[in-house]
Amino acid sequence: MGRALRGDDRGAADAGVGCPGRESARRLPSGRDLDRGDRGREDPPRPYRVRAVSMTPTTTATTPQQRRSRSDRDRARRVRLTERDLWILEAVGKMRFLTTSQLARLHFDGSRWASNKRLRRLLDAGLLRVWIRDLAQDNVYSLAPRGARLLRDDRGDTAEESWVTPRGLDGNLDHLLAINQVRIELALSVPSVKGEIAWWRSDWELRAQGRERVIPDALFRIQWQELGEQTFALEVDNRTNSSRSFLRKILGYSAALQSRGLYGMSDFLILVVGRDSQWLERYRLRLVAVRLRPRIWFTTLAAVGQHGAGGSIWKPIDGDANSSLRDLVFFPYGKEGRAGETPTTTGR
DNA sequence: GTCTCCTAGAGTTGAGATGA
DNA sequence: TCATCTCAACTCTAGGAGAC
Repeated sequence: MGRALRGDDRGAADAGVGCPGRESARRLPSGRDLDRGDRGREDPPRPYRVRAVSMTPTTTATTPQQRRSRSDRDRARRVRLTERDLWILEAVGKMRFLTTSQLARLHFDGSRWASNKRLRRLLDAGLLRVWIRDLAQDNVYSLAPRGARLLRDDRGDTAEESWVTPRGLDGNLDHLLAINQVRIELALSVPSVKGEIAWWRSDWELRAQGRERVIPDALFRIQWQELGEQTFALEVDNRTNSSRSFLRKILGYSAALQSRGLYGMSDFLILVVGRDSQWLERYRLRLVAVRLRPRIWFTTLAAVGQHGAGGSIWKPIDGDANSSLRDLVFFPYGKEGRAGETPTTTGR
C-alpha cells in the first residue's frame, strides 16, 4: 500500500511523511476525450490556452522539515491552468488511478520529464493526490477534492458526472492500472483505424447500475466510420484468475449472449487482455477443450502497449492469425454470433 | 496599434536520493 | 546498477498590462 501526498505536503515524498486518506466520471472540455478518441485535440499548438484560475491558499500543518514559507506555498497554490490540465484532471477522475507513465503517454506524447513537471504543479496546487508505492515504481495519481471541485465548477450544475475522490488506494490497484492501460491504448489507437470510443462503462459504474450474472472489467462501444458500432466487454487478467473462475465467467458471458444480454447489450464481443501470454494460451486451450466458443478474442498487455489496442493483435479462440479490432466486426462468428457482416446497432 | 516588460508554461538537462 | 523521483537551472515562447 502506498502513501498519499497532497499539494500541501510539499516534499513529503522526500520526508517520507504519509497522508493516507475514496470516488466516477465523463467528458473533457475540449481536449483529448477518452470516450471520443482524440476528437478536439490534434496535437494542439503550444502553449496551451491558459485559464485564469486563482487557487485560494489553504493552510495545512507540516513538520518543520517540510515547512516552507507562506510565499512559497502561495506560489505553489497559484497555478495558471491550461486546457491540458483539465484534461489530465478529467482523465484521472474517470479512471480513478493513473501512473506517471500513463499520464505521460496520454497527455505528454510519452515525455516523462514533461509530465513529471506538470503533475508536480498540479499536486502543489492541491488538484491531484499522489501515491508513492515504491521509489522504483511509477507514482500513482488520483483526483484530490480541490481537483474534483474544479471539474464540477467547470461543468456547471448540470454536469452529470460526480467527481468523487479516492481516499485510499484501490485494493486491486495493479488490475485497475492494467484496465486503464488498455483504455488509454484504445483511446490513442482506435482513431487511427477509423474508430472512436462512443462510451465507456467501468466496472464500478456497472456495479452501480445493478448486478448481472457477470460483471466485465469494462463495457464500451466503438463507433466505426462506415461500419456502424460495436459493443465490447473487456476482461483484463492480472494473474489472479483461476482456470475455474475464468471458465465460470465465460459461461456467464455465453449465457448472457444467448439470453437477454448484459446491461442491456444483447450483442457484444469479449476481449481478454492478459499480462502473461502463457496464461492466455492455457485458457484459450481450456475453452476449446470444453467446446465453449463465445465471441472472444485474446491478446497480451505487452502487445497492446507495443502495437496499440486497435492493431492486429487479437487472436481468436482456435487459431493463430491475428486480427485488428476493426477486423473483428467482420469476423464470421459461430452459432452464438451472427455472421458478422453487419455490425450491431443494438444497445443501451 | 505597437512596443516593452514581466510573468508563466513547456521542455530539457543534470544532480542527488532512494529502494530493488 | 537501474529505475524513479524531486529539484534547480536554463532557454524559448506566449499572453497580459502599461506606456506611447
